[in-house]
Amino acid sequence: MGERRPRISGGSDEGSSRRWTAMEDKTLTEYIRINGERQWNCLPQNAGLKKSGRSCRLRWLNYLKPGIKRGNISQKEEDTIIRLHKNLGNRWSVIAGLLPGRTDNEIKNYWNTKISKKIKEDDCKADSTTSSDPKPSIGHESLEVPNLTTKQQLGLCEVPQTSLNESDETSIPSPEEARMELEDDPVAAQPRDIYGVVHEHFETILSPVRICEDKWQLMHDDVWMDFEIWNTFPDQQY
DNA sequence: AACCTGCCCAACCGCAGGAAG
DNA sequence: CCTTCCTGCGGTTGGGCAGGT
Repeated sequence: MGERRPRISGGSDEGSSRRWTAMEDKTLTEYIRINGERQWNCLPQNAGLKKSGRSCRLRWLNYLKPGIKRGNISQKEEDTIIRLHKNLGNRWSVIAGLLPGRTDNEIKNYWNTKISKKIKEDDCKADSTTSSDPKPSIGHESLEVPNLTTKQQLGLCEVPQTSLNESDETSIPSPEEARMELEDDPVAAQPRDIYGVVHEHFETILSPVRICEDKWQLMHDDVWMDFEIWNTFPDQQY
C-alpha cells in the first residue's frame, strides 16, 4: 500500500460525535490560545464543545498543538525509537519526549503497526536458531523494567515501597545500598540509572540526572559514559 | 463496479498518581 | 489522614482508506 492521504475532519464526518470536525478544532485552538492549557474538564463547557475534557486534551496534544510533526517518521527516528524501546519498554511518553514534535500516541501507533511487525518477523527467523527473550535489554544484558510511572522513572517522585517489593530484582535500593552495589558491581547497577536519563530534550536531560544523583549518589562517570543510552544519540555531546 | 480484507491511526477507556480542600 | 477532582499514561477499539479479487 502506498502513502495514505491525511484525514481531514469535517465534510462527511460532520455528523460524527467521535471524529473532530474542522470547526471543533478551530474552537479548541482558539480557546486554548486565549486561556492556555489548563482546566481541561471545564474546557468543553466553557468553549461550547460537545466533547469530554480528556478528549479535548488529547486532540490538542496529539494533533493541534503547534510544533507537532505528522507522519513520515524517518529512518533515523525509527532507529531512535527502537533503541529507546529496547531500553525503556512501552514508555511511550518518555520516548516521545526525546523525539521533538512526535507524540506518544503517534509513536505507539507506529510501533504497534510497523516496528513490532518487523520485530516479529525477525523473531520468527531467529527462532530457528535460538529462543528469544522479549524483555528490553541493554547490550547483552537483560533489563527488567519495573512498572513505575514516568515521574518515578525520572526520580521526580517517591516510589511506594509496596510496588518495589513486588519483585526483589526490580526494587530500588536505598542510597547506601545503591552505593554499595555500585562498588561491588557497577554493571549490575546500570539498568536503574536509565530512569534519570529520559526527559524532554537535552537542555533538560541533566536535570533528572542531578535529582537522581542527589537521591542515590551513584551517578558515577564511568557508569554513565558506558551506558548504551548515550549511544542512542551519537551526535549529542555530553 | 462492487465487494472484501487488511492496515492505519484518531480517539476512547481504565487506571494510577498528584494536588487541593 | 481522607476524599474528590484533575491530569497523564498505556492499552485497545472502531472507522475509513487502499489494494486485491
